[in-house]
Amino acid sequence: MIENLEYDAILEQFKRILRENGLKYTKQREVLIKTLYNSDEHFTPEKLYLYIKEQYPELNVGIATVYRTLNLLEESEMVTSISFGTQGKKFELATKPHHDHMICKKCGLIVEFEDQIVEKRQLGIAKEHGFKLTGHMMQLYGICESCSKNNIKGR
Amino acid sequence: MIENLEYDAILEQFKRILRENGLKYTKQREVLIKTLYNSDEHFTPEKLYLYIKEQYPELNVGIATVYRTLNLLEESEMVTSISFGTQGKKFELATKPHHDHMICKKCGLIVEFEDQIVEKRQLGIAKEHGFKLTGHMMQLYGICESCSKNNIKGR
DNA sequence: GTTACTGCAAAGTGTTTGCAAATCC
DNA sequence: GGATTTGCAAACACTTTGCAGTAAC
Repeated sequence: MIENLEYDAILEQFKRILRENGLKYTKQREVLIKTLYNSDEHFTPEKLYLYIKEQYPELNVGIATVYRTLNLLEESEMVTSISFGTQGKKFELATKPHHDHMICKKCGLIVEFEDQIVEKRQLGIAKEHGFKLTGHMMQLYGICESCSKNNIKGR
Repeated sequence: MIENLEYDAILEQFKRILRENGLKYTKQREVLIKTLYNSDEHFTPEKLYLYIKEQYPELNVGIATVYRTLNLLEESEMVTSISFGTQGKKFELATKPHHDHMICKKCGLIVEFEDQIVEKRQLGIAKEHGFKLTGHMMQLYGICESCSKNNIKGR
């Protein structure tokens, strides 16, 4: 299944895919995959573009390259994308362990969690429907402990 | 003619929301919610527009109206939307019984499911983090059986 | 009669593509 | 040196908005 590969291993895999397809290993591609690896964020293409532009100004990266690289990586199954509501598409490395979010509707607190029972069950559900599972998104909504206690009026 | 109480109830709710907000009940809005009710499909705005145009040519409906009505309905929580890949947003009536979605990343197929093990576990997870659960959303992403078989590279 | 709604077209978004110059192998 | 990749800008696809006429209340 999904292993948590070290960065070097991820990079090697990336280089291998490029080599096998007669593609080239460029600074832009290196920086993009490194950024995805080093961050826990789910990046939109726009955000990723702005971040790389700021961190590596000498590269003078273009947003078209970010889109092209993300699409390339997604086709190679090295990144996955998911959509959060209206916020558009977000990308993350396929090799990272997945986590879900629990969101407090009063104060906006976000708690990350990972649950083996749910993860396992998802595989079962997918199998029952003939799907090959590549990812998932689960968000729980509720009221956090703090907000429950101090029944403060929220937004 | 067979009476359909459920539809009448949905329509009443819709009319009530309109009334409460000083909005009007138009033929276009009527036809749109009726179409969503009568179909099991998840409609993209485009598809919904084409369908209504074909079924009710005398209305000469515009796509802007479809978008505006869907947004209105979503704000009123009468429809929900899910988005995936590059294929845009899909809408369905919110009054359908609770279910989650499994989405094929290649062809956009949406399969609905409901799973008691996951539902129960969610309550447990919330409790472990001191949350009082009020709702959730879960989407599984993968490759459907049909797309796995025809593993042809292409758009 | 007043107000909201509609279709149309134009304007916004976000994403992709064509091209000449730059970079990698 | 030859091929791919890049940034740029233009093109594209999807969604929203401004407007003047129309329909609902």
